Amino acid sequence: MNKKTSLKDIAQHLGVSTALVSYVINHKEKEARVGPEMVKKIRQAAIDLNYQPNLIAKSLKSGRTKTIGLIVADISNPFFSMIARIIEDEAMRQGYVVIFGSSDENAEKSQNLINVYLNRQVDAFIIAPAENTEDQIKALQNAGIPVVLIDRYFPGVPSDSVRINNTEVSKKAVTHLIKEDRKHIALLTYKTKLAHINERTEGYKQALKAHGLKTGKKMIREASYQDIEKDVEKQMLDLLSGQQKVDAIFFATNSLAVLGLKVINKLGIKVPDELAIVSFDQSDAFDFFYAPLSYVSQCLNQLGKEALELLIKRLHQKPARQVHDSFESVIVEAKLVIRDS
Amino acid sequence: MNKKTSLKDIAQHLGVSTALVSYVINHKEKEARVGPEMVKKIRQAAIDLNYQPNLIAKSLKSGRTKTIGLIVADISNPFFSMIARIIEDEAMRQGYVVIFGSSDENAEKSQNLINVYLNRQVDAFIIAPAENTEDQIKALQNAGIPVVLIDRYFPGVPSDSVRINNTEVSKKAVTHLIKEDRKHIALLTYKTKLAHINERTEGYKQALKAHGLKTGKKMIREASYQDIEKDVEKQMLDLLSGQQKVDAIFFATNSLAVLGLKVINKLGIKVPDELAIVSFDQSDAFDFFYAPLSYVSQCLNQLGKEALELLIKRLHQKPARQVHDSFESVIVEAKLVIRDS
DNA sequence: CCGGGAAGCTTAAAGGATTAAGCGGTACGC
DNA sequence: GCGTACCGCTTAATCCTTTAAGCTTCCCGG
Repeated sequence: MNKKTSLKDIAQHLGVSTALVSYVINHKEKEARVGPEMVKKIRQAAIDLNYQPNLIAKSLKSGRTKTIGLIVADISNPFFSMIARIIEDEAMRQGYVVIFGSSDENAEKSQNLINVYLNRQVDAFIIAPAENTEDQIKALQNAGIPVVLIDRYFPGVPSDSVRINNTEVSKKAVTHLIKEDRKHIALLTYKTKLAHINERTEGYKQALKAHGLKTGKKMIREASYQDIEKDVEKQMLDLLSGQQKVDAIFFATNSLAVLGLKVINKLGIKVPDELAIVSFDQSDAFDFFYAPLSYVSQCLNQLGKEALELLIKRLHQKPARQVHDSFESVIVEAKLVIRDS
Repeated sequence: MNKKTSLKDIAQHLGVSTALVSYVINHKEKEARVGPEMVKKIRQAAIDLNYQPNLIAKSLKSGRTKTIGLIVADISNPFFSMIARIIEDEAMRQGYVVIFGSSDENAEKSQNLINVYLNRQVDAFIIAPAENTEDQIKALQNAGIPVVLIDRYFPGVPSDSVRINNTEVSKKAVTHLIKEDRKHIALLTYKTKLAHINERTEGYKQALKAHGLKTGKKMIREASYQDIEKDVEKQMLDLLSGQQKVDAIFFATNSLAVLGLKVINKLGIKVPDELAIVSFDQSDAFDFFYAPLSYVSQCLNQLGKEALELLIKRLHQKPARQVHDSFESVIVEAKLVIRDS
């Protein structure tokens, strides 16, 4: 009903100029040399009239919206929604608000989201970039807009990023399988150019190599994002058809593991007797598999917090940020959780 | 580097007034009687200079931000993140952007989020309200801000809402258990005043009553939100301690089911031989329990879409909205999925 | 030949906040 | 006695867009 009270209302109410009120509200009474009793009057009037600054107007003036754009592959994926949760909480605490969108691993959608958010003048981005979005990231950087990549990164594009030690922890996971006397370890991963996924393959290879095992081409299976369900089924059936011996599988993500497990169940294969399993990431499902799955645990909490922290740091130093070549990579250590599988 | 081009830039570039440019950009050349070749020139200049309207300034003028505030209990809960996903997609399509926050079932946090979002002038809210937030909803309504409640609602507060037929589908679920010859059916639910949860209890009771079974007080267990893990464990242990016979459990939410199942596993109770189980909501975990769980499936997709649709409807009719008593409740039918448990 | 209207544009205010610059007036130093 | 300094406040421009109102010019009908 009664519209919000503005600076002007306070000013009129007291018979002073809006400038004065603005100074007081923004705690600049010192710099602006406002008289002490005037400060009191204005403070009181602000309370009496229940003044709430109009952030839109503030944004128009300052060019900053205190809004962060979050772009992930799919916000409904628990992996990302956990991260989103943390980021939102932390951002809120810092006076920022988060708008989010899902790229579906699609460069075009990603660009679209970026455009919309840019139009809305978000101050900064946190992005889990999809394949082939290097240019989008570069463009943001060139425009001087802080971006922190999370979970993923592009080796060829220097940037701020927060991620985990994919290669090392994958190596550790596969080494664990080897120590359990598995000699025929397969890998199910995505067909992708994304480095964080390929590093997992790299870790897998390193582990095998270190123990003198061969990495058969047929043991590395890649499913493509589109039509993932069918492709996983196809790859798994082919892998387990008996053409080659397979006594362990390392899944590169939880989604792949969940789909893969369904196939394993359908085939009636016994875990861990016939087949040992380690997956990346967590899932409620892993706990209830008859042999609780061993997995690589990422501390999403820390991942989100570090990302926001780094971003805030950039936002604070942004004015002084001509130095283009001092990006920061925060590596959060993931750990292997060993259970029955 | 080169800042964005504004209306003014285009105007100067062509040597005309900004008003003219504004009319053309907003397709009001008819009303404003702008000459046809001028329209062309302006259109071309807008393209040449890559003009993107400043939404902040627009918002300041119009008072509308094309932003929707989404408040749920916990965005990292797959139930809500799925809904968030749908809402964001649909909102984007309609030119809206979504900012989100988690209330943690806490009225104070909820109020806090609402305040922040109000301050940012969101045009409307979609809220899965926490307990004791009736007044917050009422206040928004009184302020003339469209609100659609989702998943939950307050029987005492007339409002727009999108939800499911909790009572009926719960009754159906429990009836299913009864038909499977279970006579000692327990319920694990939350200790809460929230109607959507209590309706599930109501459905449970109705089913028992309809089949002449008693509803023992000890068979209805309530866990409280705070320290939920311990409380579920306590309730479950007490329930299954043997003091009363229990041959089936109906879980009122997936979170409760996941926690409950862990206890059941720890006790080594066999499902469905010793204990039949039906849960509300879906979870990856249910698929991998050795006896895939029967559950009540809510179509989150539809829930989200209907909510946004209703909201958009309100936004369009908002000006004419003095009629305070014509709220709409959309009930999405949930269905029972029967499997092995 | 003049009044009226329309065509085609400009002016200016509004929306709310920020902030450099300015303006009297008093006080102080030299 | 004059220049300077500071105090306490106001003015006005700015951010960008929207839109009612106004201003020319021209044409047409009476």
